[in-house]
Amino acid sequence: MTTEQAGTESRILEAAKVIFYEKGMGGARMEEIAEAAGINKAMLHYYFRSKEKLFQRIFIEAIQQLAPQFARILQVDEPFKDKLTHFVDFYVDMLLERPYMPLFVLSALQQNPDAFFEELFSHLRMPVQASVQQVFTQLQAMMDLGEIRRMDPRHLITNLMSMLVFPFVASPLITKVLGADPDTYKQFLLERKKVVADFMLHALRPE
Amino acid sequence: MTTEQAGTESRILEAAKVIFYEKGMGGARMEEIAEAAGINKAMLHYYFRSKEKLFQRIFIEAIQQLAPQFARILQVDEPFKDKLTHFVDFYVDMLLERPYMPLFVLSALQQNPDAFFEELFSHLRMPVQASVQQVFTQLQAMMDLGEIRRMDPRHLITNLMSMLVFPFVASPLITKVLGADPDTYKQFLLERKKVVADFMLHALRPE
DNA sequence: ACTTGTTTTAACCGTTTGGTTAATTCAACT
DNA sequence: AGTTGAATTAACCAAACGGTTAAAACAAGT
Repeated sequence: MTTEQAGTESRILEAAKVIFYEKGMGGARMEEIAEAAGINKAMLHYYFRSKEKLFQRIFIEAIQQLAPQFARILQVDEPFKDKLTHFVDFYVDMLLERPYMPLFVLSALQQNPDAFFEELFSHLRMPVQASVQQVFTQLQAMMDLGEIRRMDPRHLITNLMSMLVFPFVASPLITKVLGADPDTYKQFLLERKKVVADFMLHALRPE
Repeated sequence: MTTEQAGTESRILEAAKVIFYEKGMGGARMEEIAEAAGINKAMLHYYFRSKEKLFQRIFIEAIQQLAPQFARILQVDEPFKDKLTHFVDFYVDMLLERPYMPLFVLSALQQNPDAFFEELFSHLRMPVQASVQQVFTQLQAMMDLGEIRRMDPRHLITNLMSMLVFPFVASPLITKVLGADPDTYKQFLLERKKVVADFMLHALRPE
């Protein structure tokens, strides 16, 4: 029933992802995306009605992958140290495969009017907030048991996510400041698995 | 010799800053900037020849203010704890006055071709790299003395800067995840002065 | 062979964009 | 009053933009 060789739609999505990640909603040009996908500009509007629709599609996919899936790792019954290590490993690996995603999402969130995103967020705000609350509760429990030092769980998670995500968001800057080449910097990012886990554990060990 | 009431040039710069910060180079429109500055669109090209020139001007100013001025704080001869506290206080206060600057700079860095920025960076790359090296040396010295735990200084500084800057870069996201309103979030950011300093000190205390 | 519904193309359209031009206003000096 | 050089405006321009249209190509069923 379809001509559609090698998945025109998915080729469009791949091309759009690359260009939107690189230039954002404002900087991306529809014709550029079409060309990168090896098709006509009109085809874009045939598959996705407008630039905004196409952008939304890319954005939703991105934010769903970035939303930390605490849930999975939390379920496993293991010591805090192991949970932390597993989460850090998992998250750094995921970011290494999608290094441009965080900055893309954060830029989009700031550049677009609220109303636009309120709807998109409804898909995952509740689950995310719920799973964050779950993490908070678990952390409180461990503080009560004296396993980790007492501190505001919001700041604890913020510290963790900052140290994990920021080096990806700021990679061009940090690369230049450190005078590193791309390979060295990738190595640096890999090292952060161990570094961040250790740093957290040291910061949280009871006094 | 001039008509120029109340500094047309500076009014343009103010307007351009607001709009570029909000929408980036791609999303900003020259007429929008002109209107925000209360002038004609042609005036923009009279004062700054092109959109790119205007953008560069804003960008340079931003990156110069963001480049952490370790130098000043390092000179003072005081214990590590105090140096850290002073730097964190200083940097958070500065970011609170310019909350949109970091994301603006990081987006610009990724969206623009390298050649464009190589030139801009030449103004401050050397001093920044030098002052970072100075920090590394000081940190090494303190590790040798056993004042702080031994770890890669690059990761140490990355952790510090991540925890400081990321909550500003990700403010729309974190605000939503925490279910906070803008005022609550500003309070949260203020709290980070103490939180980040404490967190660093705990993470770095010798075993 | 004919119909039907989907996929693809080329050409086109109205609007917006960054940028220019030529003429005007203005302030200061002579 | 006239000159000069900078500040300002309105009108304009070509290019780029997102999006549309009408017609063609294609695949599948009958």
